[in-house]
Amino acid sequence: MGAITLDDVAIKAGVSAKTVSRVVNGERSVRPQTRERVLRTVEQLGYRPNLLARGLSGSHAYTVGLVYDNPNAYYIIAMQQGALAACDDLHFGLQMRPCNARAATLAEDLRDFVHRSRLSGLVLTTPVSEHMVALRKLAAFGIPFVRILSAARNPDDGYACVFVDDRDAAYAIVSHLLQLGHVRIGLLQGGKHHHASAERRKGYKDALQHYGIPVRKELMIDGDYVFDDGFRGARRLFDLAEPPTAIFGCNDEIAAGALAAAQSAGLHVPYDVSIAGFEDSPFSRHSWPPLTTARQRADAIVERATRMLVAQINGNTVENSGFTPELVVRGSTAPPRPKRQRRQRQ
Amino acid sequence: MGAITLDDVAIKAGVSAKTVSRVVNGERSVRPQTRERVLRTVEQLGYRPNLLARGLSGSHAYTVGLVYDNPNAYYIIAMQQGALAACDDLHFGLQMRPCNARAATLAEDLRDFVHRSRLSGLVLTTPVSEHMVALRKLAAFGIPFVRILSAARNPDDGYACVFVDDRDAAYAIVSHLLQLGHVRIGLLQGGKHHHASAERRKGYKDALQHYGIPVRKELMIDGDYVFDDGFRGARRLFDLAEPPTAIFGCNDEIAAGALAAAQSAGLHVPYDVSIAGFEDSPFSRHSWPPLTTARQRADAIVERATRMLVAQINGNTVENSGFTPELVVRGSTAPPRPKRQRRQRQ
DNA sequence: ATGAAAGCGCTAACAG
DNA sequence: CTGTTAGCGCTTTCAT
Repeated sequence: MGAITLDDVAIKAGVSAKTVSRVVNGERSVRPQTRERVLRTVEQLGYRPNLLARGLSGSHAYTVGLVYDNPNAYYIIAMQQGALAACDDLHFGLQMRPCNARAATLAEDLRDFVHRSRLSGLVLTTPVSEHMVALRKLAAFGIPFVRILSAARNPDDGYACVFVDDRDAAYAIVSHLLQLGHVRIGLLQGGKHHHASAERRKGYKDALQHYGIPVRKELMIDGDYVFDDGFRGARRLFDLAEPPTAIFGCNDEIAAGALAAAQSAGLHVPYDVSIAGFEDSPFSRHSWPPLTTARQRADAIVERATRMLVAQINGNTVENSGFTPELVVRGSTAPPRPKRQRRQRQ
Repeated sequence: MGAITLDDVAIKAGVSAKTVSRVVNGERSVRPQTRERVLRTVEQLGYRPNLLARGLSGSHAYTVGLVYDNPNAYYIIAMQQGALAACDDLHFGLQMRPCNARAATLAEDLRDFVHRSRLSGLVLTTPVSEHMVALRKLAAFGIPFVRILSAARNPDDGYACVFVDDRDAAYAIVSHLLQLGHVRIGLLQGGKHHHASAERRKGYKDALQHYGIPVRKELMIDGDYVFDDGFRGARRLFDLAEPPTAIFGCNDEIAAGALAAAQSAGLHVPYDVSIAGFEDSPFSRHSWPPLTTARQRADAIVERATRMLVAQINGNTVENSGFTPELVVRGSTAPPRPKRQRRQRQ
């Protein structure tokens, strides 16, 4: 009925419980012969360690928490997969934790979360990872964490992180549009409280400047990382006296909204207007035409962060490391049409 | 540093640990006056019960597992949200568990999962929930579970479930197309090992028969619940000597593929061809035109299943109950064009 | 209505 | 290299 315990194995193998514990946890100090015998007994009995007991007894529960405040389902799943890949490999458990990054008690909430389950540490994703006040408190609480954040270079602020160069990736996307011959390029921005938004805007501006194109305010539309804002923002761009010939949506959901807006306005993508996204979510592949975008390996990023966290928990120091999303060119971007040929809006 | 324990509260409040335990767990047998004092101390100290200790000590860990084998990210997130809503409300924990429904050791894997964390029970989603052999084993292991499955009526097989009437919903979708005047309606099917696939096909056939339209083999295309199969399947339909004027994709991802295929073939949706999906995933809202679909409240369904499970764990018997996804009409479906007017394929 | 004692299954800290 | 002794923080069981 109940599960097999350490003692069951110990008795059957004729050793102490502690020895079984040592073998199961891969400690070195066990004679190969003994280890062999224990392992066989474990196999034979189908013993599986009880995670609760281990966690309660030990100094931590061999489980990490993945903290997020993000409306994007794909992103969450991708992160979960990456974290799971690392956790499965390292024999750690995983707890997913949606939270409110703007709550005044953020750090205290997270501390309670950690204490309740004796979590070993936290992987913090944006925008939680950008909340410096909370980070300082967590550090003061003695809770290990690794951040994932948007930055062009290693922040080197004493807190471990994996940094993603959104700026460079945005630069690459806009450069791609410029190289195709676009000059008027609209920018549909995402929420201001994500640091990534500023980085992506910076990449956009840098690219324009590098090509000697003036940055125009009317081509930069505010919004959030959602479809509807992409739709509305694109319509505003189309309504300009001189509309852009290309649009950079700051994530794929925004770009999908822009694509829908174009189609609803009778514009043909990419012939009448080019559209690029950011993220490489399934959205970008499942539209027609498929979206040019920047491949952001959320799973790989989170997997690395999780491995860093575990290393840190095990007392190993780890260097921060960076990712740069890579440009993926698909059908939604093409050279602009010469003006006189452009089809009239309906 | 460390968290506050039951004993801390007990000492401060001048009662025994057991009394604090009783108060925290909402047991009746405590004098209101005592309860009040304990509650105040809990508040004051910011005490949060340690879930590991509770789980280890008690007969189960007040945590349920949500088991899935499903490639669809939106679906998983929706389910997770529903389960979380129930768990938060009932003060239960949640463990997400991807698994391989075709593994020979499925039941044993799940048993190990339950034992390792002393889970209180499992919510099983399709297709795991349809694996009768595994279900019988789980029952024999004494593991409580609630299934979510596709069925037109209560299976009443002794195992608790929430059943979703895919057949009726598919019937409603195809009826909608028929009422618009469509006669040749293509069906893009999903994977055969999902019982829902058979149900949806049945709904399709029933609707046609009810309207006296013969069921044609060449209009029914096999595939899986993925974009690419929707794309390919739709192209095969368009290539028929007499292509359908409407297509029912068995989920939104398939329908999105069909939509892309139509657009890539220069067909205008819905004027040249109507397309309907199933699921009401964000896909269906984020395409252009947005997709007619059947709203399947995965979150609500899983929330109900989770509540049923907890009730069952607490020793209360619960009736099985059903959901029927409801038709959502959007821009992707319209009456067929009279034949002579239909635009030539490019 | 409340408390005392005895674990849950494991690991930490110390022996040997 | 291996074993012993104490707990981890809570709930169970049985008293009172």
